[in-house]
Amino acid sequence: MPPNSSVSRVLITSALPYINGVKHLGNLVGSMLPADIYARFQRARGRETLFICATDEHGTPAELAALDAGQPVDVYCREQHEIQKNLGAGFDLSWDYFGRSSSPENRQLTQEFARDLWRNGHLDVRTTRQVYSNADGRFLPDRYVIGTCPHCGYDRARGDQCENCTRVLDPTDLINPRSALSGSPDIEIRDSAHLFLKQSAFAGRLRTWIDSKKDEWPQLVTSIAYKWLDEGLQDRGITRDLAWGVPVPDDIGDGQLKGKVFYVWFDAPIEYIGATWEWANATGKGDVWRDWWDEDATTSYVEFMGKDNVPFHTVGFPCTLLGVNDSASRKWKLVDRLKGFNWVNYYGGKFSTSQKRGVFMDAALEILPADYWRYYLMANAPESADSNFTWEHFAGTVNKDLADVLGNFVNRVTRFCAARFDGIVPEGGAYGPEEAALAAELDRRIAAYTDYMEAMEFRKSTAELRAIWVLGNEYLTKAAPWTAIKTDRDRAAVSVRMGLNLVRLFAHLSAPFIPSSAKKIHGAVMAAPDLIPWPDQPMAQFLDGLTPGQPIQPSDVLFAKLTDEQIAAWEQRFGGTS
RNA sequence: GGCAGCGUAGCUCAGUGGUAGAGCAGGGGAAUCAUAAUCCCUUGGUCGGGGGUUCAAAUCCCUCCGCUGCUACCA
Repeated sequence: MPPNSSVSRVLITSALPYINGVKHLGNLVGSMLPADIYARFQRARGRETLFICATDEHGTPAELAALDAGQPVDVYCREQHEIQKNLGAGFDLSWDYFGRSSSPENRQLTQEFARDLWRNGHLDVRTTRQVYSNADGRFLPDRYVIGTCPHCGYDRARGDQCENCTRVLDPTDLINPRSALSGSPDIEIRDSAHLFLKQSAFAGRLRTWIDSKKDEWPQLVTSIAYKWLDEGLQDRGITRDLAWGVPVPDDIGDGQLKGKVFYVWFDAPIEYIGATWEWANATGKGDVWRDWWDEDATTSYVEFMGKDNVPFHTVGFPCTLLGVNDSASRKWKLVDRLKGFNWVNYYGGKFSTSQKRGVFMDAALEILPADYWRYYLMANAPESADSNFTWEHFAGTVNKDLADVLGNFVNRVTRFCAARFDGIVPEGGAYGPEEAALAAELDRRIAAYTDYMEAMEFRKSTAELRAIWVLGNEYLTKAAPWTAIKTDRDRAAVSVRMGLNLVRLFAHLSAPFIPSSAKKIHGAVMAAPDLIPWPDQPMAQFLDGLTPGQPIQPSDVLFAKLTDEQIAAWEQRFGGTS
């Protein structure tokens, strides 16, 4: 459902990529990339848009990765943040701000939110039993304890679940338990006090809220949210025994929480707000950033994420905000529209960092420009089910859609114009019935395309976009200016002029998906504006946009075709086997 | 074990009660402006199996099978 007409601003957040290393294509397509495409679309439509992302930097894996790298954790995170920021830029992700969950802004907000929750009676202190490893000198999350599964005998079962028989476990169930870090069996159970968010008390309010969204959100999202509600919301620990994180303030919990930090899933979503504040501080916006998060503002707030993140965004974070809002003078906005994605698999299996299996953002950019990936990934986005990456499928899509249908269209029109009309937009003749029919068909298709984009249906959007490109080839084949020019120069001039206007149109319509190529395409017929707007006038008018007599700059090949040799080499390099 | 999603043409996927669809791949034709690129026509399916409801089922109900994920301290 599109935002209603009273909505003037769009706030977009992408799930925060975890700090621990370069992200793979599945991470990209599940959150950051669709968020970018939607942000570009909304900007092109003229809506005031704020697109926020950040690195999620706290938690056990960050500490362990830093340990592994032999770096202090803050130094490690600073370096990894820069790496991810640069890769985002390489993929043309148009963040208004790319923040850090370890920022001072987020620390302050997280502590304030916790104080409000404490004051409003939504937190309490409970003693839990945690595994402590003497050899590692730290508490271990359940899954960092390994041992023999009491059910199936698998000797490397994790403390939360046995990967072999899939049974849910408790670390104390394991036979011969040991630390997954050091392998040491010198572990013990210690009591540890932690803050709990009393989520159970929010079940009714959450269900009412989800009910109000269920017709609008993807079924993937609501079914996950309902599952949590139906099973009964449990109170959730929001602190951890770690060194790296937002410290629990002394005035919460009567001093029982000294030295503890907030759980990463408590502070990470707050960083959506924190990064907005970082953005304001970095760009001299003052306090206006707070308006973006007002509950009653005419702002549409849209979140993008992979399905693993859905419970935290439909239950955890909303609980935090509802609980804070109980005493807030300005109430915080909950998400209006939530787009969740499934996984992308690599030749039927998972992407794996440790096994160097699959394609990661840095390697992807080494071998091809961002637009190749952006288009392919969104055209095959895992919207209704997990999708599967293969090099053959990737190359087939790029070669057919981008090179043959779009790239070749731009090339054939501009080169014919250069060869037969001296590289200037031809004068003479007038649009007739064929051109009117084309404009009418384009009006229909662009309306459908626009609706799909508003609805964040990305596969359908790219299919419609492709169908629009095909209309260009159909028209040109029917009009056949290479034949007409032998007998009727004006008729040829009309169809070439139309072809060039179509080139400009395709740049406008393609820009959210392939921004860099769209600029090139636009530049072939007319200098491109910084922000290429979404066409909102009737096509009969838009397709008269180029001035006869103006020069064009025929493009070079826009999309090089991928060869069998390249595909074979990439399969070998990235471990792709069927 | 429980829960969720998925199962439709060779491949990737639309389609949620009313004559089974698209793109790619395959086959035939047209055209020669273009990256041998395009355009037109076309061959492919008892919609995972079985049972039921209905005038009518890919669609609703029951059951079974298969794949994937989640199962609250990984994020």
